[in-house]
Amino acid sequence: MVTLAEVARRANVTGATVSNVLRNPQKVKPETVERVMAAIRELGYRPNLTARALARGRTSTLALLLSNIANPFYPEFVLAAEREARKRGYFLLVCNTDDDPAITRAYLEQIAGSLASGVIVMNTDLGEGELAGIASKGVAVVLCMWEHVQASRALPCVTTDFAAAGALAAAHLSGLGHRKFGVIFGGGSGGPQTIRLDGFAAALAAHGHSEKSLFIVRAHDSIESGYEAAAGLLRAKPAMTSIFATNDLMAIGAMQAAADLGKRVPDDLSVMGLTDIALAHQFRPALTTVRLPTADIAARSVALALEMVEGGTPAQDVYVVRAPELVVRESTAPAPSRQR
Amino acid sequence: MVTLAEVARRANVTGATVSNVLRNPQKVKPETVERVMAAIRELGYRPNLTARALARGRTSTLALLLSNIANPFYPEFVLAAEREARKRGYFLLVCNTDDDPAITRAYLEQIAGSLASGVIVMNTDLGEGELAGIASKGVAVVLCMWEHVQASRALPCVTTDFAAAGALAAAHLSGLGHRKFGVIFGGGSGGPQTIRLDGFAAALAAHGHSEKSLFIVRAHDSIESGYEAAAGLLRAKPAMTSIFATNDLMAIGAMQAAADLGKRVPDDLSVMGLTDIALAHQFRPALTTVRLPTADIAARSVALALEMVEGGTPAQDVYVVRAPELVVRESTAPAPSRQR
DNA sequence: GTGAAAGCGCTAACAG
DNA sequence: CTGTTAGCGCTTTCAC
Repeated sequence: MVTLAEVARRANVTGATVSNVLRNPQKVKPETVERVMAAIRELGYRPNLTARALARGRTSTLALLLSNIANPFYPEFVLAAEREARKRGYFLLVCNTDDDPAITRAYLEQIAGSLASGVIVMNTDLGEGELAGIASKGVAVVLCMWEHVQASRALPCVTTDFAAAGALAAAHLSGLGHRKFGVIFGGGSGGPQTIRLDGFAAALAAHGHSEKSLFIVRAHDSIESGYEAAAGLLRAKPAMTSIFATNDLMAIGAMQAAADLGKRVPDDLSVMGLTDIALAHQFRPALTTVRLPTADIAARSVALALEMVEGGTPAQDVYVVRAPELVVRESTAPAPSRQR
Repeated sequence: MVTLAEVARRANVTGATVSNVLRNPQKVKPETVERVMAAIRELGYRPNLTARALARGRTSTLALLLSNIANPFYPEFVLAAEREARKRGYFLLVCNTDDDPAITRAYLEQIAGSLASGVIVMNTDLGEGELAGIASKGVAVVLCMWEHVQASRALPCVTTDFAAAGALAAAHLSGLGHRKFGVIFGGGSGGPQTIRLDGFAAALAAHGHSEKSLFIVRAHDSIESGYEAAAGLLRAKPAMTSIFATNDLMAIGAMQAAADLGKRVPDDLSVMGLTDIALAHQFRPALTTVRLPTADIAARSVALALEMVEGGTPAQDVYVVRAPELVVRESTAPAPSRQR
């Protein structure tokens, strides 16, 4: 391995100068810069990031804590996060917690303040208090996509307007003439997707629908769970003409349940999701959904974490990234006219 | 940040002893171990992995180079790889190369031998020669899922039997009575999926089918590309009764193309994929495919990389992980009897 | 503008 | 068994 010292020797300067050439070239005489650069090139020198990290007291990696990368939402997020990190010269450590608080803690303890100088926490069963404890050890911690905005937030949070997303779904379904709304209400670790549901329900009320037109079932974020929930819903309320799932995976499961029960989507039943993961447009019928600005949130989270790492203090507690938007595809249609 | 030295002071020993307690407790008197452990607990000491890495000349991270984590194959791989790494006390850096050799090189240069002590390379436009150059700098490089087994491999490679996978598909389709075989032949960076195709074609020949019963179109690994390829194929050869895609994503695209062209799957057309990603069973009709031992390969790759990092020399050049297996689902059926 | 020197926190011989 | 002593490769004042 070629070290700084070897480069220095070859360029007839000391390590300090080489270091300066690499970091503050303007502080070094152009001639010297040239000579050092030449030595670097000739020797094929690459700075050792570990040594640099130790000396500067700060690594060039960021950790991303998520429950399980096999959930198709995360890869989309990770892709965007990694690009932003790379653009800024940082690397991304992907940490699956499997929704296990013990794993989460282990990761946090090992990584925080030693391997990664910043951590983006996407959801977890850990309380904010515990996370704040980690943050107080000098790691930049940013919460991401948290649904439960609390009054006095200890940690900065990057998220989007989940209530507006729910409201968009409600407006669309209501506008199509639906009168009965099945809701598959999901959630994983990090808690239930309450805000999406509240936004949906509130918008429905604003459109003049009574609470009685809503039929809510609980599920968790997977196709299978959405399938079960929808099947139960459709059996219990065969007159249902629309289903809104607080998550695309569950919506896809709902479409499959409808098919298996002989209901055509969207002719007999409209189905909507929320998030707009890639699957939403890949499935047939393509899913009408509310798109969350996933990539923007990812980039913003990384950017915020890095600002904090590099000494900044977050200007706000909560960063709300761009509004969600309705994406109409094939799974929703006007409510079927009543049979007489 | 609590350091080793502080723990040492508190336990009335020197840093070396604390270090030993952490690494070779059997070399330290039980009493002292106790005392040190107590100090560690009281102080909430966590070893600084960066400092440790610098001192040992080896980090506790592994890098995984892949083209794009949004391709649904990768998250499944990453999940398994991360678990294996974590089990062994290592962390996983996920590096998207976006199929860009420049990004790949940049990652390799920055990471290899400084940030990560091992690199798993999943596919790339870089030649083995270039990778071997990196490896010679003291990083453990393992190739993973490479299809092109070369005689004199410079780097160890973990893979599976792709030819057998293709053969399994051929046997299944042939066994169902099909006589015309459309093949969507894919590939991304890392080259075309030649071996899968060869295995398929050879098995077909062995089952007595002439070369003329094969209709091959080229595509790349995505639903969209599979759709286009299948649409072209079905328009050119309307009598086609089966399609084998060398990759599940393309197979899914093929099923969608069939539907759009009014062909029922599997009644009119049987479609098969290869890999068995999660989407294969999530789609309807569920895709018949050949399952690759993805998780095993991931775990084995990580294990091999770590053995090398920890000083071992790979015993073999190529590690072939468990045989692929046929997974029959809903997208294949006996060939429709000929109309007269 | 450049060099000398003192670490960053930990590991690894080697002594004792 | 435990302590001493050098570093690992780089950054960073502070002199010159």
